Amino acid sequence: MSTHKPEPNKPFHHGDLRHALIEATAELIERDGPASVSLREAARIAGVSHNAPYRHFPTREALLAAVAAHGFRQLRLAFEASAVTPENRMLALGQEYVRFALAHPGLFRLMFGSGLDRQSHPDLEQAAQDAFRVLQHATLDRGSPSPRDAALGAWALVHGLSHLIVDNQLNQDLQEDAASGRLLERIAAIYGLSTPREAGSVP
Amino acid sequence: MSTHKPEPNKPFHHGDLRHALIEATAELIERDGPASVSLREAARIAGVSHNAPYRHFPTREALLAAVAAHGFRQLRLAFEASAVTPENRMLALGQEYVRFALAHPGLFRLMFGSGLDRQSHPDLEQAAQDAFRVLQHATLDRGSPSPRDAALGAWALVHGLSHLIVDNQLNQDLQEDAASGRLLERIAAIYGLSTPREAGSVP
DNA sequence: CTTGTGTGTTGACAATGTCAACATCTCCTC
DNA sequence: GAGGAGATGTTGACATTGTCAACACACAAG
Repeated sequence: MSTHKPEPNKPFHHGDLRHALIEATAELIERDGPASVSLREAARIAGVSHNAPYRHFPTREALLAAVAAHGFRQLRLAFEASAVTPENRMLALGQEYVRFALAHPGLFRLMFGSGLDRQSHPDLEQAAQDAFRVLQHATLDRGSPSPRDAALGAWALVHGLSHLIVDNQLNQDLQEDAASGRLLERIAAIYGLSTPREAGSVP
Repeated sequence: MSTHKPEPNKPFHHGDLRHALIEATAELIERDGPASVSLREAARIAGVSHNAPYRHFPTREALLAAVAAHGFRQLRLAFEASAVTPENRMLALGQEYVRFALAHPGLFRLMFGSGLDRQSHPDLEQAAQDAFRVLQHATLDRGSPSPRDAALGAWALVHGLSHLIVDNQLNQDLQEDAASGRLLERIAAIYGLSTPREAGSVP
């Protein structure tokens, strides 16, 4: 079913090829990993010629950047939908982070991991910063003596856990605990992520 | 300068092509990132024909896996060279982790990040497990009530911080603090990584 | 010296990213 | 409406890449 169908009733213009390409690419990313994504196959899936994508993206990297940006927008929405009760906002956001990585491992690896140059893709940069701003807002206003470092530490922990999960570095039962959210709960309990009022005893 | 030089005094056999290829690949990885590494360019650098690598590695992925395995062995050596005084062993290992990521960002991304299939590269799997075993040994024997989760949390934090650094997700001054090791010190102080005796107040 | 096995080379093929030239559609202006 | 202009899609071409097959050279064992 990957052969080219003429489809005579299809108009010359695709309608929203840009969107279709992003969707096709996202699909390919989850199937084969970000590295194996090919412009031409995305075009095939979208039902256009191998060069049509160049009318919407100047380069392969630009297409990947667009997909990554879309991912960051999704992540931000997830953050905003979460973060309800102020007391365990931090934990909730962490759960959302891990849940996102588990649900879209390929996308997660594209967004981080694969060395996309943010400088040359302002849209991506913007989307990423928007997502992280939500995170920062929710984590900064705690009573910690050095809130910046505390927030960064929490971010690093959750970020690292997500990476470990995505890269299959955890054994089976840990993986399941991570998926259910229990693992992060336990870790948060140990290191005072959910109850950081006790944690500020610093030299 | 990419044309083939006859180089009459060079013998037919390279001597240790396998090693030379790994070295050339490591160089390319740091220069262009793991995704852009090409078998043929590695061969060019090593001064052999484009197909010579296939006598030592069945596939491109196998070469990358060999480089990654070498990276894990380096990391393990760094771990073992560190981890001196038992009290702040955990912090020292974390510093080593971050230092490694900073020193070889491309290699770090190859070892994690780029979805190398460990199942099909037993050498890589072995090297990775060996490195992590050192980490586990040093972090497990603490007085925490759930040492497994505590160790995992610490690992996740350091791993995440390394990723954030490698992916340039931190601004300039934070990056510098991370490079000097101060950042991790501060975070460890906040979350009780270096003094975990107080942190075990868990249901 | 012969011979065989490991190591390197040459040649070929399909797939890919990208450029250039051409075709067709859509819409704005008269 | 007519017509041209700019946007969108297509065809063709090229260099590069991973990989396979066939061949060539080297060195050690007999």
